[in-house]
Amino acid sequence: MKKYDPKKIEPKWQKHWLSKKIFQAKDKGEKKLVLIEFPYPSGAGLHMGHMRPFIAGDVVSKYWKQRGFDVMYPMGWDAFGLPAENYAIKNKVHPSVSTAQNIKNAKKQLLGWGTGFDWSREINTTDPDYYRWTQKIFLEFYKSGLAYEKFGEINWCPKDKTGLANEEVVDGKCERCGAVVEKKSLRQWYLKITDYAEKLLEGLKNLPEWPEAVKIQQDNWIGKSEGAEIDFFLKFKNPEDNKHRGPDGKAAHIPVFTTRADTLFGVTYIVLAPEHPWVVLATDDNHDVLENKIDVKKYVESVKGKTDIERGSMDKEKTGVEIKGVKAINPATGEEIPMYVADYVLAQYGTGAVMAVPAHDERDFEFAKKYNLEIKSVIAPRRVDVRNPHVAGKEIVFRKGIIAILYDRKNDKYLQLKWKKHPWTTFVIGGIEGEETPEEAARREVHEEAGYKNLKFIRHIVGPMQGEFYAPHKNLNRVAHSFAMLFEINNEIPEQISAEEAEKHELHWVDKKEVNVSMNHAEMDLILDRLWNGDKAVTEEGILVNSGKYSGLTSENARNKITTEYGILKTKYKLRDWVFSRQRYWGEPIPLVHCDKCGVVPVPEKDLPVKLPNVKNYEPTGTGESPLAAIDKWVNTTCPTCGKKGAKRETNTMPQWAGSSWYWLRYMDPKNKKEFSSLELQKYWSPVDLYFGGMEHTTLHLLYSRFWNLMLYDRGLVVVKEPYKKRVPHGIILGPDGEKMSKSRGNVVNPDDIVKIYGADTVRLYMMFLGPHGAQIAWNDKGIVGARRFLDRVWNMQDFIQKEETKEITAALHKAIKKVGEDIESFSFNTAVSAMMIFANSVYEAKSISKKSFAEFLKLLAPFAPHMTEELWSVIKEKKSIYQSEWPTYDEKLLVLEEATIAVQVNGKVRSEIKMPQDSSDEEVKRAALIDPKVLSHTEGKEIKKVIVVKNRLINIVIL
RNA sequence: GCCCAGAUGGCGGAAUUGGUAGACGCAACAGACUCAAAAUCUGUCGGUGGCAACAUCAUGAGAGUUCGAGUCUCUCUCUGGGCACCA
Repeated sequence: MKKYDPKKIEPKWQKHWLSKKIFQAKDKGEKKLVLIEFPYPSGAGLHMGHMRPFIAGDVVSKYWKQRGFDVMYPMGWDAFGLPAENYAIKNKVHPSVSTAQNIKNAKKQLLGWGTGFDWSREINTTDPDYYRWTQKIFLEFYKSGLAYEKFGEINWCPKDKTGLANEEVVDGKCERCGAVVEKKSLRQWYLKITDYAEKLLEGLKNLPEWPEAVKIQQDNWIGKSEGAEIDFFLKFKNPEDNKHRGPDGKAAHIPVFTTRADTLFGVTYIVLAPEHPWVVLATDDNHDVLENKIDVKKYVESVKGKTDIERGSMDKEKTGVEIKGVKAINPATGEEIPMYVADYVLAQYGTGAVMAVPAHDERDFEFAKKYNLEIKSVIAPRRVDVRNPHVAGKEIVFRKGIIAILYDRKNDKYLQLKWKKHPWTTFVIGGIEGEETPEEAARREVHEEAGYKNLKFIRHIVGPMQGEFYAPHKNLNRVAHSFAMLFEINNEIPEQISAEEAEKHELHWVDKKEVNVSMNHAEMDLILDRLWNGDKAVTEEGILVNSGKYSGLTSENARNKITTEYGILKTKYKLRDWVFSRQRYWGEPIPLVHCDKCGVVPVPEKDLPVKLPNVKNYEPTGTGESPLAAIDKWVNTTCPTCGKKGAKRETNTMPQWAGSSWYWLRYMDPKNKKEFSSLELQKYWSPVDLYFGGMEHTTLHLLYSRFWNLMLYDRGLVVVKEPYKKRVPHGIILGPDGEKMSKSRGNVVNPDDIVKIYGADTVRLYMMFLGPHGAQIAWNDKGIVGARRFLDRVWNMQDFIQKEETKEITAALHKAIKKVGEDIESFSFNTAVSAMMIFANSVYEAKSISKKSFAEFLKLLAPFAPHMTEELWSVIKEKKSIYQSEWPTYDEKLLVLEEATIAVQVNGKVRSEIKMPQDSSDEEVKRAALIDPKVLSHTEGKEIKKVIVVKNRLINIVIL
């Protein structure tokens, strides 16, 4: 027997599989399409982060092939992108040349890993034969009215010198290069993904095999919320200005969007975004309706051009300016309320204007505090005393009350009352009588109960709150609205309190940390939070107060009624339209022509592809123009419609994400010259059965490609609504230091270096053994020798081949067949590997295995270690490829041993073990367990209360 | 701040979904082989006490449900990921 030498056998089988087309899909039979996100062919080659998911996909594909499916595991190149272009600028090599070189290298790597990709379907997004279809699909968007041109402020990466989509901005920085994203006003092409917001959301519900985390993340990104759009009419100081009517016949008004229409009576001002059209209009040269037009204008200017980071962070103090000379009318109360312009309101969301409810919205609260605006509570948070709830049938009596918190600054203590007849500790509490204000009532109660007269009012704590409880001493159900306030005493010597009051409770001055302990109020959470942390908005829902006829309703109930009475129901999404043009060279040209006479004209399909011109200079201009704009020969063309000369090509290119938004469809029909993918082949291959990919693409590629697919589906060009049946995210591989692998950190591990030392099979096996597929794992090569040792042992198993084998080996094999199959199906590759190790260990112990069993075991190992298993397969004189053999089956009967080992517990603690025939009855097990000496030592002289038997596993004897 | 995921030996990680915690691998230690080393093979390997049988503690912390909890419930701490003035 030769020694196991991966260097010799691996290249041999790699060539063999390629030449015999072992892994080419046949377009017939029962299909499985396994997709892995195709890589960008960078100059540095493929790294560990690629290898692990690629191998995972390879394992599943090979396994399915052995199960007899027509498996397609395709590969291609997402080759447009900035690195190639930047490299070109630096080294004066055309991007297509360096890309071709990189692809060649990457492909060599993949082959060296023993992967079974179907190379007959290889695609490359930068190939004109591919991107002609990307351009054609863009034109489908254009024809559906889903691609439009707009001048507006967009995200701009100053380093990459190009516009960015919303999805490409992470924490205010460029997703690719990390530069702080700026704002720039540019002419851009957009794709109307917002038209598909609802469909994209709906589609998620029909993807049972997607991980919840992925669906939730997309759901949040789309950000649907339902609310009311309510008009606030304006009243100008100058009566003449109030006479104007808009095109809709209505007087001047500002529509606002809110999800909390129930708080309408608490609106004390409204706020417009600086970019709001009304603000733009009111401050332009043709209008003069404001008293402080210059101030407003100045503020708007100061905000303009700020990055999201400068403008956005929540910890930044809010700024704004009142718009003077005009008031808004609260439609519910009729009150005239001030108008502000402030950049905490986003122009892009809702209507770009909000109704401010400082009492019930944290942001409005913060702003109102700063500018001294009215804060009006209209929602009473509801607190039901669960230990003392309403008793059915008893009268419900309403009252208003106060909670007065007295603070003694000198001694740093708070006053609490200990009730003598009830197990209560409270602050000073009492009712509000007649026309009293809460503060007056509080002062009166404090005087009566504690004798203090000269209180200093510090602040409102919280209120009203609605407490609901049963009052046993009065035999009635209470609904109490209470107001909590903080007072200080000033070295005052309290007056003697009445005997009657003294009879009720004792007074105690206590430290901050002693406050509360047994307060009989469900509202304490709110009171203490505000007392220690300061005043805040009450954002939770509750019962309406101070809201006219709606007072007393629940928030939910009132919201529906107020929405219908004062506004209209509206649905809004956080999702924004996709900024689709880029000001760079190395991308798909957008196939449109601008003609003076005809406007924007699509390039006719017969003229596609619009090829990228071959030029010497790719430098981005940084002005917002693509480098293509400088190439007159390419830009100037004739109008496809009127034939007139002097028409100009669109010079922007498409983003990175274009080519990958439909690539799986091309794999199905890669050579088609007439269509991007025939419906016939799509019907066979769609949907993608399994899609491996990174979490980081959840709101980028994964969302974009669902959008493209839905559009194509609506136009009858694609056969399924959702392209990917099952999505499997993989964890990223970190460097040995537990940090993300990156050149700058110097912790990048090159997979090919490891392959050179141990062989591809060992690395494949180890990558799968390293940990669960979904987890992010730090690479360490300490354990890799274990994988190699295992393969050596398998190789040496040839020595143990004999005519006969023991029953135990047969049982162990069948156990492994079951486990490995199930684990591959559930992507638990690490435990599949361990199951094979366990089997190998038992063969080593028995030192014998039949040739048949050895062959079966090789099949199990084949998806993980293709070269070695193929080699051993040929050594034992099998003629066809191991992948043309059938996956082994197991016999359920052989899995079960004759004897079951049953754990015996006493009171849940394992005390002994007994061996019983399989499926012994509960009675038999009980009898055997109770006479076990170890058990007896625990049960002797004790009464047995209960016995629980779990078949073939365990018995628990419960004693007193 | 909100949403999602997670926390198990010296390390990577298992645990039939509520039923013997620590499978499998790495590292470590001991032994065999060897002149010796490497490789290989055979054992030991969570903590504490004990020669041992065994006892006892132990799955981020604390409570709870249960005959029985790594697994379920609640509270908290920490780590990773996503979103973040979205009204």
